[in-house]
Amino acid sequence: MLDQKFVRENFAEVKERLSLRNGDFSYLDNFLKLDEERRKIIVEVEELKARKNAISKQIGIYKRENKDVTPLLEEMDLDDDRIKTLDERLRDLEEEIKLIMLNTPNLPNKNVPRGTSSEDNVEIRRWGEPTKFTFTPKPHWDLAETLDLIDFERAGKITGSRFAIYKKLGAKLERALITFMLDVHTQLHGYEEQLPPVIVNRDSMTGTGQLPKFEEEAFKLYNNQNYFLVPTAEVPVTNYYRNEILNGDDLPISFCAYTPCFRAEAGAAGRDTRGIIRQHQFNKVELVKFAKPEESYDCLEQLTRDAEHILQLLELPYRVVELCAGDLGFSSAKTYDIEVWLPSYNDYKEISSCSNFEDYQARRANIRFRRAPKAKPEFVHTLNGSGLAVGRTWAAIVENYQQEDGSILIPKVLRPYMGGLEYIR
RNA sequence: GGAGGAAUACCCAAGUGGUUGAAGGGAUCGGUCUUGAAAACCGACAGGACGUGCAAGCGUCGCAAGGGUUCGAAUCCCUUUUCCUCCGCCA
Repeated sequence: MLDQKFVRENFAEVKERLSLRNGDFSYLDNFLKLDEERRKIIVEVEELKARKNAISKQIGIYKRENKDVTPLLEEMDLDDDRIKTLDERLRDLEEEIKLIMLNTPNLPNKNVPRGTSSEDNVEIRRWGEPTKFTFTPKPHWDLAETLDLIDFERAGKITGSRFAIYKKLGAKLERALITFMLDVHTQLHGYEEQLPPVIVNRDSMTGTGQLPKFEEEAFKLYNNQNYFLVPTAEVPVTNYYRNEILNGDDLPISFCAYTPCFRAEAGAAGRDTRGIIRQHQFNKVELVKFAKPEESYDCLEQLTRDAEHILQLLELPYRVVELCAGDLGFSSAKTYDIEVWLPSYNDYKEISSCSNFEDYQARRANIRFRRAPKAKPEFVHTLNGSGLAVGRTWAAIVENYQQEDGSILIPKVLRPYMGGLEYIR
């Protein structure tokens, strides 16, 4: 959420920066009007309440002294209706303003490249070279079928499309990747591990920005409309500190968490229909940081490096791109996507998205910190990134490490997690 | 799921309608004393949001959350949440 005061006082700048995103923000003009009325009403109603409080206090004193209070009571009656009317109007105004604010995305950071689509994203760096083959490589869905690593058909029977059953060494590889990623982040990068609920409530979904605007993207529980399946561990882990004031000395705080992730993929019909690239349920290890404002952009660099490190250890070629303003997620001020080389796409494919939300989520979720014991609380900056999307990593390994005989060479760092196995065949 | 009980500051805790605009203790911070520390003593210590003002300040709200009753609510009523005890069920 943007700071109301900031929007009011820097209205032109806010609109200009928002306009870098795709979308129509003319509705914001209404905010100014509502906000002005709101403040006018506050002035009036608070004055009435102050008077009322004073009279009530007088009544208390009169009663103790056994004086007649009827004149005071009469004076009060007039105020009462007016207060009620104003309070109701105020509540409506505040609700309306809140709705506007909750539906307004974050301001892109000033240094974010301009652009309207992923075409305008800027490549920052590459690591490794796209894998070369002396034979025609197969897509992971073919390899998975031949090696009996995934059963898509029965998953369709059991649940529906865009679900998969990992089998045998396929299941073990997925499990190995999860453990490997968590081990690297906790042991090498200083993240604290969490294993959070995969069902969260409406307030949590609102805190990180999934609601109210993107409700159709989320899986909702049928018997409790207040509960949602997590689309990412970002939601439970960021909301860990909702409505809390942290000690500034403890920042930055770094958490990592594995969860399955659930996405409706409402607008994605026909996209990535083969394989495990786009599923309704997938596994992900997420990195989350809470930082002081002045250090959050350093934290974003570090978090991105931490995610990249996984690919380096797995020796998978990738590149890092910075998203242009038009391609930024709703809550993000700046985002790096990490894209792994995927032979079946003959292209780089997103495997991690690392973002600095600045104080946007913190204001929604009311997460603050104090620099010193008595200091005024300030909003923290929140960051997160995939470290990494496990299913896509699985696909990248299977495709990039495939051998001419159809077997999969297991990356060295994963072998301890695979019982020393060298090949899947 | 059923029956009870509870929720006040960092912690313990008083408080059942009108100087409680929240007692007391502990912890913490500052000071006196001391070579230093402890103890003792003195002082500070209910947050935060919003509004208003150049500012000092003032005002509104605030005792789990949200409503309500009342001139006035921590105190009465309703709803919700969380925790505890017992019973049932269950991995």
